[in-house]
Amino acid sequence: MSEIDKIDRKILSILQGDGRIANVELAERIGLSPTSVGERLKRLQRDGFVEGYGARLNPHRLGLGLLVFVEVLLDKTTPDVFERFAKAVQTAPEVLECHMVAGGFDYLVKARVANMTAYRRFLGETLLALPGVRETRTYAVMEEVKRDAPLPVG
Amino acid sequence: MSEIDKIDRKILSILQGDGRIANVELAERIGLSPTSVGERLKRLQRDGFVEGYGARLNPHRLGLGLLVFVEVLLDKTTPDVFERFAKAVQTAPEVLECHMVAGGFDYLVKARVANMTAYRRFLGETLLALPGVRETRTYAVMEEVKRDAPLPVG
DNA sequence: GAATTGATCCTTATTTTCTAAGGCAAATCT
DNA sequence: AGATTTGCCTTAGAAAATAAGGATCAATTC
Repeated sequence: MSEIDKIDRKILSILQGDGRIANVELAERIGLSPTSVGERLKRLQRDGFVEGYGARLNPHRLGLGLLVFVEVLLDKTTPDVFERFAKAVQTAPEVLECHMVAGGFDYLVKARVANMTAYRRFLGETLLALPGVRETRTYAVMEEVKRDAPLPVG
Repeated sequence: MSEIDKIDRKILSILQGDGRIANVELAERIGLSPTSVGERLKRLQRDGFVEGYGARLNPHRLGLGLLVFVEVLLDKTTPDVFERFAKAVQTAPEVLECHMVAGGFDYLVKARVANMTAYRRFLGETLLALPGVRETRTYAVMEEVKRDAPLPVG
């Protein structure tokens, strides 16, 4: 059900870099017929290797010039703080990622906003407004050295 | 040259969620002819709003079960430490993101590896092997609460 | 005020691509 | 050994992308 050979990996690798490549061209690059490659791709999607496709947008071009990471510590007094926090994070459009981590704090939040003013508002009205948030530490990104690199599949 | 109206935003929003949608269907959803939408999209690409397209792969399905964030502090004794670190990070396939931040440390690294064993190797052979790395703090992700949310364009 | 320019959208026709059907051969299972 | 499955192929019909040409409207120019 979920064997994955070298050809599959090559398909995934190419598709990760160019999700809109024509199946015909993909097949040429792989060295198989378009039908075969199409069947493989269908299987890779069915088996959950490919979750979808998306356009890569330029955040700066869209007025989202500030990237921040926020470490969040919660009050672990009530049992449902974690659930409530997780739920609230889902609905906040500024939050691109949120992970529960093991270590010195509880959650690491990655968010994009227009500027510092917008971040202040987000911090005050969204993050700190949540019940159970005890402490936050903000790290503003000065330079994006490596951004959204492809997964190492090949 | 770079005005962006409501229709453009809708195009970007849909395309961010489904990068492989047929232009015909996209046009239907927008309420314009396929040609018009195609022209708009071409412009959005030319003006740098769309940087490309990519398949979204499932990291766990590909054997990359462990997500880690690493805070890195550098020795700021020699002037080229930053450049060398930045360069080395580019070539490491495990590193998905790397940002220079303002605050308690210098770089925040996001990496994906198979498991803790693989992480130990990565830490020792890649990160700590770099000259100028004074200290690292590792945070292993226990739960991915929100993963790669779309940018808020609409 | 009239004409021109430019932007946005449309329809149509051609080319390209996708998809489904059917068949062949090698590997695997009974 | 025979049957089944798997992976690949070719081919043909359906669907989509692309390019050309033209209409409309707003803003600008003369």
